[in-house]
Amino acid sequence: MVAGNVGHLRQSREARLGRGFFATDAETLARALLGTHLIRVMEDGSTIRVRINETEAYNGVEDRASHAFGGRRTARTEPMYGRGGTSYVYFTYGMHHCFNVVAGGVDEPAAVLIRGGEVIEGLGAALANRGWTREKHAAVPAGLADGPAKLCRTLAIDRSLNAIDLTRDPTLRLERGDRGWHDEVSVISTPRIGVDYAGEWAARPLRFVARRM
DNA sequence: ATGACGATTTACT
DNA sequence: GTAAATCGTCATA
Repeated sequence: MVAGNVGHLRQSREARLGRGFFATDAETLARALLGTHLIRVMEDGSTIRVRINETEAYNGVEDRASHAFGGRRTARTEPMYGRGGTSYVYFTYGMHHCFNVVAGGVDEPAAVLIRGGEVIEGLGAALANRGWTREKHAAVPAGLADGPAKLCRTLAIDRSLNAIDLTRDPTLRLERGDRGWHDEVSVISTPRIGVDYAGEWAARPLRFVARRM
């Protein structure tokens, strides 16, 4: 097989999500990210794969729950103004990190908060990141990554991974999920969690959860 | 310089 | 059900 064909095959089989996937509005991206895989490659080479099953959409300027509400542009929110596919990791409550995927294009602040997922590969490394052991927890522990901060801890995501290009970075990437997975779940939408301060926007159904049927 | 608060989690009454 | 933990960020001065 010649090199040119290898490249073509690789491209057709490429699982990693490219720029175009993220070039849309936050709500569309939030739905599209359900079932995709978030893959973390640790410094020691161990790999953890999580299937995303809960997301929230944050629109930019108009969305009162968004960090970019009113066009607020600070050192913290800067990644939201970047290209779609950029990461936005922020620190909150003095102890937790949350991971977002930036949607849309440059200077269009919008992002999707990854609120939860299921570890489907690298359970040992995932448990280690949480300080859990197989002895003290079930073999396939629920509750490992069912929350935005828990997911970050499970994948060892902190601000060193802020503002990276998720379409290129070697340590954190997104891949399309398995065909068929969507046939096994139903997606519900609810108001977003923890944004009661956001007035009219607090009630909008911008949280998406995929549950097995 | 200061104060209020948070896109959360965990433990406890 | 309620509360504590814990500190970076942002608005105000």
